[in-house]
Amino acid sequence: MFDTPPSFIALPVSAPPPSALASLLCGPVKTIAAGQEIYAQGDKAQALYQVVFGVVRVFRLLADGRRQICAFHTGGEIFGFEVGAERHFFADAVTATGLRCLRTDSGDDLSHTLLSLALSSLDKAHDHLLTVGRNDARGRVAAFLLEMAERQNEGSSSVIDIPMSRADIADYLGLTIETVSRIITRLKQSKIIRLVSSRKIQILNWSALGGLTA
Amino acid sequence: MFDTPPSFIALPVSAPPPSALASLLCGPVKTIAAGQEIYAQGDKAQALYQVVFGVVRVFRLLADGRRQICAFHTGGEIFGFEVGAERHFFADAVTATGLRCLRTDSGDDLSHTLLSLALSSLDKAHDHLLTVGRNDARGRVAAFLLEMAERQNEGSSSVIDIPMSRADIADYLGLTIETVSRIITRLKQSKIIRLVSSRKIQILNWSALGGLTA
DNA sequence: CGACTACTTGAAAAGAGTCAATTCACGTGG
DNA sequence: CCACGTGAATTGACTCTTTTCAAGTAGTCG
Repeated sequence: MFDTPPSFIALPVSAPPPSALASLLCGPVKTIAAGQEIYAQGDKAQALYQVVFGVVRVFRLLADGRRQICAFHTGGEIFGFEVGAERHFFADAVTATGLRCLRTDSGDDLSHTLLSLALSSLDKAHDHLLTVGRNDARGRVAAFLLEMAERQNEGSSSVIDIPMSRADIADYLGLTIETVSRIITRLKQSKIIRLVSSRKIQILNWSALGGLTA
Repeated sequence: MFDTPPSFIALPVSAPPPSALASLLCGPVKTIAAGQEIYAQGDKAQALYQVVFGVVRVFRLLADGRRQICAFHTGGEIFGFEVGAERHFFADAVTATGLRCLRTDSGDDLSHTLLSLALSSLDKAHDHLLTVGRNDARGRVAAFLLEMAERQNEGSSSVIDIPMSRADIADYLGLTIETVSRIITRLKQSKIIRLVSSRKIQILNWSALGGLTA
C-alpha cells in the first residue's frame, strides 16, 4: 500500500450523524401522486428531498426515448444531489409518495452532513454499476430482488413488495421487460421465489438467490 | 415540476472553486510504478489523492476473480472518496504515475470543497452507469474512446493515447477482451478510427463515433 | 362486458461470450 | 544482429444469452 504521510487525518466521511440530519429536515410533507414529476432535466437544482413514504425513481432519458433509471428511493432516503446549478436527471413518483424538502440554508456547517449523504449516494451508484456491469440478466434480477428485500425488512417477512413495473425494473437493470419477466419465471420454476402476485414476490431460498449475484 | 418553498436556497454545489482546491493540496508528489497498489479494499481510508501525471484505476474484485473497474483517473483528477472508515475499492497505477496526497485537516470549511468534488465523482459514476446500462458493446467502446479523447484534448490532436490494456477496457465496460478487440477492428474497417498502434488510436470520424453511443 | 394496460410466453435473429489458435510487439540473451 | 520467449492483441468457430417481434393471458376500471 502506498504509505501516507502521518499528518493526513481521516476523512470526515462517517455515516450521516442522525442528529445533524434531523436538524436538516424541515418542510411539511407534500404528497404527490403516482407518476407525477418531482423535477426534470434542465430544471434549476434547488433542494434535496427526503422520501417519507412511497417510492421515487431518478432517471435519464435518451434521445431515442430509452430510459436509464439510476436509482429507486424509498422511505427515509435522501435524493436530489446535482453537480451544477441544473438538474441532469428526472425524478418522479413510482407510487403515491410523501416528500419533505430539506433546507440547506440553516446557517452553519451543513456541507459536512451533505458530504456524507453525497458519499452514500456515490457508494450506491458504484454498487449499481457493479450489478449492471458484472452480472448476467439472472444475476441482475437477483440483485434487484435482494436490494428490494433489504429496503423493507421490517418484520423480516420473506414477501417483498415490488411497487414498480417490469419496465421500471428493466430500465434500472439495463434489460428488456421480456427478459425480466422470463428470469422471474425461471426463478419461480426453480423454487427460489414464489409469486404471490406479479407485484408481490416471496423469496423462498435466500442463499440460492444470493449465489446468483456477483 | 414539484414546486419548492421559496425559503430553500440553492445547493452549494457549484464547480470546485480552484482557489479552495489549491489550498487543499499539499504533500510532495510521489511517483509510483505501473501496477503498484495505491490502496486496497479493507484499508483504512485516510486521504484523497490527486493525479499529477499518469493514470489510476479504481476497481472492485469479485469472489471469482473478476474485476469491475469503476473509474480511470488522469491528470488533475481527485479520487479516493469513501463512505466509511474503510476502503471499499482497490486503486492502483495503470502507468507510472505521480500522486499528491490531499490534506483534509487544514482547519476550516473543507467539506464544502470536498462536497463539490464528491458530487463530481457521483456525476461521473452516473455517466458511466448510463454507458454500461444502455449501450451495446459497440456503443460502450465508442463512449470509452470519446471519454479518453476528451481527457487529453490538449492541442486537440485526433490521435489519442490508450494507456490501459484491452483487459482494463473490458473490465471498465463490462465486456470481454475479445469483444473489445473485435469492436475496435470493426470501427477500423468502417474507417471511423485508425490504429497508429494498438495503444494509439486516431479518430477519423467523430460524429459517426458519437452517433454510436446512447 | 369491453377496453386498456401490464405481464407472460414463443420463435427467430442478433449479439456477446468461450475456447482455441495465431499474430504482433518487444526485450533478452546468444 | 538475429533467434527466442513472453505477454498482449487479434481472429476464427462455435455456443449460449439476450433481444426483437409477435401473440396471447390476466387483471383493472369504466
